[in-house]
Amino acid sequence: MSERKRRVRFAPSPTGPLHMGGVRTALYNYLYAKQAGGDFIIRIEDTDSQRLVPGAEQYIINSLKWCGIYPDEGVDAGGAIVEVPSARHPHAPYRQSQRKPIYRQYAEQLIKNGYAYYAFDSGEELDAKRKESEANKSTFIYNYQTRKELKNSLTMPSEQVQELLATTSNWTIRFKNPEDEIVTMDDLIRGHIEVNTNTLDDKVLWKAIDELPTYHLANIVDDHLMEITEVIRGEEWLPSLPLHYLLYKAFGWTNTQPRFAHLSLLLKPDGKGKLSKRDGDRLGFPVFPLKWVNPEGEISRGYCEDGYYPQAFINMLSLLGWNPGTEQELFTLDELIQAFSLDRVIKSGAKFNPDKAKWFNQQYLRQQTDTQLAEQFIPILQDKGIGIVKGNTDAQNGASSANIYPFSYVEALCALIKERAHFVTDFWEICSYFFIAPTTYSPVDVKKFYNADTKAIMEKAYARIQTIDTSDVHVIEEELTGYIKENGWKMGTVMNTLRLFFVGEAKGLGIAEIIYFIGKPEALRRIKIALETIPVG
RNA sequence: GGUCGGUUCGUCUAACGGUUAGGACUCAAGAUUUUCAUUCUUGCAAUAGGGGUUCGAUUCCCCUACCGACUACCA
Repeated sequence: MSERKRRVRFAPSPTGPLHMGGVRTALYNYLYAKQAGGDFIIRIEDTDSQRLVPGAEQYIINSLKWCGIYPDEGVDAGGAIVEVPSARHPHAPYRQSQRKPIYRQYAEQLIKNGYAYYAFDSGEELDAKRKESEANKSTFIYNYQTRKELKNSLTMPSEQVQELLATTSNWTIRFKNPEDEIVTMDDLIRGHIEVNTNTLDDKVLWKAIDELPTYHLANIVDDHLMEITEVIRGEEWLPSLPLHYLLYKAFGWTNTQPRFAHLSLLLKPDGKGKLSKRDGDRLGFPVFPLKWVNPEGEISRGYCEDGYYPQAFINMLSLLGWNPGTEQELFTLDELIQAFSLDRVIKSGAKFNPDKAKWFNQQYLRQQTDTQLAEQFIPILQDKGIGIVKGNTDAQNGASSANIYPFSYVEALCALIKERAHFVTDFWEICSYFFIAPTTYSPVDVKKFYNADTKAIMEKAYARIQTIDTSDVHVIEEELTGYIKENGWKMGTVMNTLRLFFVGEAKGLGIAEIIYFIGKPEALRRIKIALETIPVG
């Protein structure tokens, strides 16, 4: 069976947006499949009709697409779950709610062979049992001991069972757990695990409430039918692994049973417990790949909208619980496919670090070309009312009263500012003064740099700048520093006063660069306005 | 409570049973700089505790502590 083609699946439940932990699970599955030349399958586990959230299924597919994770099977070219079998998608439908007859048939097979039974206990009755046990400081387990005293097809006459099945709908199918057996399991990440069946519940396989299978039944049947070779899923499934082993055995599928790998959880950055949407809201970072608006209209931010590159997001996620064994930290998707190994997946939970996520994005931002950055920046500029014209006309000295700039101006600017940003969404904050003049001046910096002395210097500088050739940054640089030195002024004071005039505060790029970009007329205009409006303290 | 899993710098992590326990993020200091940022250099900082096994345990075993998951007709 080791000769079988590797087939793994990502099987989300459409009960809400895909969490970044879910993206990591999908990613590891994808990397594993692609490295082995196998298939990565999407299956929608929507057997909980009560918790189904409209739009969640499409959101999950869109999120994976944004991450660059494309399934081989289960989703068609248009990004929809496949419902009708075809050569490429032989196991359709890939939505469990549409596979109900299949599960029903297998559930009945289990009953026929004595591995499952009908149970008629109501939820209230079972709750009462659990409360009672709790009061006695013991745990109620629906198993070989207690099922003798409960209402089910093992304890009731078969005529009564048939009658109840025919006349009521309030029945479930439960797995009949064996008595006092040791289930020995092997996990690809955690190694050997043993559990005694006496600690296990007779889990419900078929629900009365919506007449659908539970996860356990549907999952095992589908993994078998879809010829899944490895199940890579979250740690929350580890406690049900014995049941799943027992189910494979009951069906007689142990020779093709998939191997299991249980991934640790993603933990919140501070404190304890698993990462939740609340942590993101509280600490100011997204937990979802894309923006999500829930049915109540509540909006959750996404990595995409926050300005993350999908490659950076994926790269960051890949290293949260896995490492290549080398000191390499930056990986393309293809490199991850090459390097990935289940052997090097970490057993313990990983606390998410938002700072490191930003760092990853910064690394990817620096890899972008100036042209790419300009293209990414332009929508933001347009949003701010800045017009962009394609082409290279009059690239420098481009500030115009109409607020229209050539593409080459933005491109050249990106080259200068990209070292200062983690996100393209930071750009406007960093360089808005290249497009619009300051309207206010930082009081702190005014106090620090603007007085009668510097006012006099600025008036002289105004005249001098008029004479400088501003078509070359180096010329501006030399002229300016030379002028300051020959007058015996302090470099920092003069430069920062100019910066205050040009930017509105004492920060920003080099003065020569600012003058070069905004152009001589605009530079002079800003000096003049500042001299006229800032009161001398 | 029970079952299962986990535990190396603040965080992510590396280390055939033999290393001054390494790297990255964060933070701090210094250098560079006309400011800010960048860059460079340096620094701070860890094997949960206790028993074994061994010439020698971060590494193997046991116990304790702590953390987490599960304990639904949810996945």
